[in-house]
Amino acid sequence: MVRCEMVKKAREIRADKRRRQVLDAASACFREEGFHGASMSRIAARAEMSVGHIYRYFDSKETIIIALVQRDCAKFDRWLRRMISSAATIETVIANLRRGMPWLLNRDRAAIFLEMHAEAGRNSKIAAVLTEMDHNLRCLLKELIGRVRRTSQSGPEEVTDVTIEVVLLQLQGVAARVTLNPNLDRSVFLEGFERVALAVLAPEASAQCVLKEAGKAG
Amino acid sequence: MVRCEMVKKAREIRADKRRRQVLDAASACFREEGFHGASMSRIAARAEMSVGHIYRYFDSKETIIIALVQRDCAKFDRWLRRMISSAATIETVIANLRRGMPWLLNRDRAAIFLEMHAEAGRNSKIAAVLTEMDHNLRCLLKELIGRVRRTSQSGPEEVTDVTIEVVLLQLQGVAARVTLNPNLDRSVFLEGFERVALAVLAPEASAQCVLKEAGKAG
DNA sequence: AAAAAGAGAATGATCGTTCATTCTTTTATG
DNA sequence: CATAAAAGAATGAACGATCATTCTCTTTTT
Repeated sequence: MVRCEMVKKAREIRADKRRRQVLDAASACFREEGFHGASMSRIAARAEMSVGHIYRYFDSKETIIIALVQRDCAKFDRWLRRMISSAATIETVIANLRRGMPWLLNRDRAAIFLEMHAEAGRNSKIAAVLTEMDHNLRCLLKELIGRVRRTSQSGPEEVTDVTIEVVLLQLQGVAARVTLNPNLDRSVFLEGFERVALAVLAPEASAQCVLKEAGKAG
Repeated sequence: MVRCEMVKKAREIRADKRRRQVLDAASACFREEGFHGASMSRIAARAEMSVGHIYRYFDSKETIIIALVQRDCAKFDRWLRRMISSAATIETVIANLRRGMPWLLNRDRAAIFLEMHAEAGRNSKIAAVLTEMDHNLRCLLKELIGRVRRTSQSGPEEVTDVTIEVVLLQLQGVAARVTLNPNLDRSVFLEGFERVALAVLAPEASAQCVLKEAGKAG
């Protein structure tokens, strides 16, 4: 029966919508109260469905947390890809960074990021999800830095672990910094990032830049 | 009465010891289960005292958390002071960093650090403690960077917010990186730190360094 | 004997999860 | 096309466990 298939599909769509509803509500609750502080009943209330019904879509609270971590990781992955996918020159990377900065500096994002990583320290399933994302990030960055260096004929061909680690430290430190210093001017972060990007992507230009700054006051 | 005074003092010492007992136990529990995951009964068991007795020394669970955050902040402050207090040259700073790195890379430390910052996003009292520490850190770093730059006659006199923010991003990113990538070689972190320290403390030397690396492969 | 230290059961709230039940939609049958 | 039966969606009360906190009681010290 054709009709049967259509109904099945419609059901799946609705189920997906329901799942998303739960995840959105959970995300808001977790942001306000943390993974363990938030309760299923409050999540249910926010998702506008009954407690028991959530268990049709998720086996447990932990399953919700993991699904949410995966979704957020995917978002971060997409963000980084947008930042670098079509970038071949340093200027493009910095311009992209300028546009993408608000998302990275978002306080809610930072809060859940910290929660995720804190939980990863004690839940190996969550750690596994994050570790996989970390691997993807490293690959993406390696590819980008190599590409930009090649096209701009600047810096060594081989991108070392140290270089990538420095960039990642910078990216992931943001969450803690934003939480600690929420009223710090965004342009400070942006300039810091530009400086690091320059140092990594175009060592010569960066060298001249710091030298100039040094000469200015020394 | 002289005796009375002595007894009073002895009592205080014992009370302090008790308090420390609770904090140590709480620290271990929080590390394993998070602030909200850990229970008073398990903390009490670990501290080897009854649940009710803990409430003689702390008003509530939140008070314990705050005291612990303060203690950890003080530890971090001492660590940074040890790193930089007597350092006047770049070489000393890097040597200190090499010695101090294991403490910074400690997984348990990183886990509680993340927990603290995640909690700060929803508990303003904890946020206040961390913000104060942040301010101290910034002052310390500003003083250090200025001092080293002066003695080595390298880099601009004025230490900008951007420079400090870059260093702090690096320092605080470590917690997330260690959690995500626990089996990464420590030397990678150390080298990354050295690179950033060089770039911040001795722009000229750093510039030559990157240029050399660039020349090697380009 | 007075005071402080310590223990642990009691309290009421809340937790994650399950369960019996009721609506609502789909399918099969006349 | 209408309607009975089956399936799916949704509810919220009930469960046992555990939570942070308090209270009463005993032991130890002064």
